Amino acid sequence: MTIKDIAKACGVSVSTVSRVLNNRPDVSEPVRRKVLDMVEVNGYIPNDSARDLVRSRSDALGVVVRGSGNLFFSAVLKTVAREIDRAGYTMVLRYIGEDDDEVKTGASLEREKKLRGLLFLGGRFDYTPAELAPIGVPYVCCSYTNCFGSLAEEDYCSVSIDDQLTAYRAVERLVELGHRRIAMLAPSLDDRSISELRYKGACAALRDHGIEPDPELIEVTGGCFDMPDTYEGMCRILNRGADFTAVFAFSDTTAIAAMKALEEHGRRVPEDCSVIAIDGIAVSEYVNPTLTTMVQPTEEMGREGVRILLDSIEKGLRGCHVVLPTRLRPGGSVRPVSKKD
Amino acid sequence: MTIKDIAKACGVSVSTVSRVLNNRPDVSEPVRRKVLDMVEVNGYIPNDSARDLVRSRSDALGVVVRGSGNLFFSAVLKTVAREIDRAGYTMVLRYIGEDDDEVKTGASLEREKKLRGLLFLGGRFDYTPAELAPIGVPYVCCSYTNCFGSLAEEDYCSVSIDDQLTAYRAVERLVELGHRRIAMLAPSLDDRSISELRYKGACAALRDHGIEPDPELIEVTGGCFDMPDTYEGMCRILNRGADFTAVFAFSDTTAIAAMKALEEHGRRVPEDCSVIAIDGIAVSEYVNPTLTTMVQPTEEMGREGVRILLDSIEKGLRGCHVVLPTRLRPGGSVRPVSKKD
DNA sequence: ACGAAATCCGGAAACGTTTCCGGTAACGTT
DNA sequence: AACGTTACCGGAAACGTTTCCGGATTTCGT
Repeated sequence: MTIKDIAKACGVSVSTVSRVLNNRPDVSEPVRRKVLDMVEVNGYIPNDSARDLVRSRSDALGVVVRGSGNLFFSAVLKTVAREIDRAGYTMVLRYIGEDDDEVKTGASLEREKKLRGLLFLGGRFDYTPAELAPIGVPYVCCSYTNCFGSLAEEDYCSVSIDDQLTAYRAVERLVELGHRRIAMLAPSLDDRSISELRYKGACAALRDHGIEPDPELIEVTGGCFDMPDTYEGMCRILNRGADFTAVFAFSDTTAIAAMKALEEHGRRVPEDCSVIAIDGIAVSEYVNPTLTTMVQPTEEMGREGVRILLDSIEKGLRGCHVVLPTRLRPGGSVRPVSKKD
Repeated sequence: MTIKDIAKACGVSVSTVSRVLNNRPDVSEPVRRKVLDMVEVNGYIPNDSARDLVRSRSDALGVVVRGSGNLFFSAVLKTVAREIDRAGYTMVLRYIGEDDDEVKTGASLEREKKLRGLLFLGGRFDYTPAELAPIGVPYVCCSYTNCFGSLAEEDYCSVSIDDQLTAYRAVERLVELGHRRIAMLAPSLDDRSISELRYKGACAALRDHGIEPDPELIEVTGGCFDMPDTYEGMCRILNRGADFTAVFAFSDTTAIAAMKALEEHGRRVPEDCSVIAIDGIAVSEYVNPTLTTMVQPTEEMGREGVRILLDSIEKGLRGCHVVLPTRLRPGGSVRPVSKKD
């Protein structure tokens, strides 16, 4: 069942059928209807590869997900998938490891599959213009915006939260409640990643309230936001007998891991120690105690990411950067510092 | 940069280059090397659409994910993605809602994109041969095998756990520890889904130990395995003052939701009430108390699913059904029934 | 040394579209 | 009545591959 069969069945030419299918203007109403009918009854579906070949482009969008350990990205991915679908594009997905090069992956994917655009989810994305050059299609970085100056604003698009500000607010919240000795579990400190931004924000909040960050209270747990590593990190802080009344974890899942370590060391949350995090994944509303966390707008992030990508493709949008607001979701894991401390 | 350019640069014909690229035997070693070199230095990448067109097939595998609420599927999806990648295929992904028709989605996806195969993740998959007919390529159902007789074994492939047996074991474990009044939170009871299988298994375990399932202890929470609904269900059981010493939840996340309801009603886990579940997702090892659960082999499920699909495509494998073992992961949420009960 | 078989390679058709170009017919304008 | 415009449609090239077919060259057995 090809376009030729439809043409023959309608007694028109192949070009006419093609015109109808792509709703071009110059075809008469009766003919259009007839063709559409034939397509309908025969259940004809155009051959994508043939179209892609002649147009030398496809209708596929590439999504490269990195750091899949984080449940937050799974959530964003779902809305991304839905939006791509809704727009009539196809999604081709690739997960990469923490150490893989997302740009190289993206570029080769793009050339093989003739992708129309690329969406990077949860990557570090600290690349120079030269490294980005091989990518021949629009792309947007979801959940990360480059703040380190290696990229000009107009060179790429992004949708993210203000990681620094969000971390600032989280820590500020603890300080407001009287906490001054706050432990931190950071996947990394200075790799130009989201972690670094959050770390900076956290330190800024401390300093703005006259508290100097104490190295004894900081543990670097490895780049993956994963639970076992964070659990270990929390244990290290506890085992060296550090003095603290609160913990700031860089994600919900790592906060949950930290809480386990705390409880196992006899520190009840929140009675003996408060815990705050960033993410707002579903499960953190159900753990015990429920997690106090800075909620990222999952839905909007996926939707905006796709919207920007499509606008880049279809309307030539460039250098667009959307920063989404976060909000505090109070849970049971935070309380004012107790008198005795 | 097309195959023609490579041919010209090497002073050979287009067909020869094509032969080299598809490593056909009949090309001399020097020529082969020369072509390969040219491909390397020019960074030539063949045009997929052209190849797909002439072969009238692609290298894409479709993955249709349903019931994305369940974190377990997110985990499987990752290994599926990795395996597809490793085998040199491309993955096109579509999430569908709980009420959507996965077979229709799959079939249209297949025809548009000329997919080589389809993998259904977490679907209900209770279809008749007639409904399956539109699918023109091999497919495998991941995480579900049809036990209701509408499909012959040789009509499809699957990889799953023995849901009935796993639920049986979970409940049996509770019974062994003295529990006789066991509440159940079932997404659904009789829709030919995984839930029904687990429900049956649970009931069988009860009856085999001389316990008649008590409707007062059973709540149907809706098909989505989602946390708010399960939380509500647990509350309903609690609010009607039902008498029970343990809860069997059909998934880890729903168990976590149930635990929240229990705690909020002043029932401590596991002191006042044991909780057991099925899944074994990462986070359930970190919640408080850690969840006792029947672990599904995530890794194997993804790997086997893809392997079977590829064997179906490349070697004509048919009617293959792999049933993966589950194992009990003891946690802190279960303990023997206390004397006073 | 001769024919047959094997090896290697080029030509060309084919895959199913889109799109440019040109042609016909109807229509309105002067 | 002649001409320019417009609306509609068909023909054919082009997209970049794969693969069949057949020709040329080499190898081999006798």
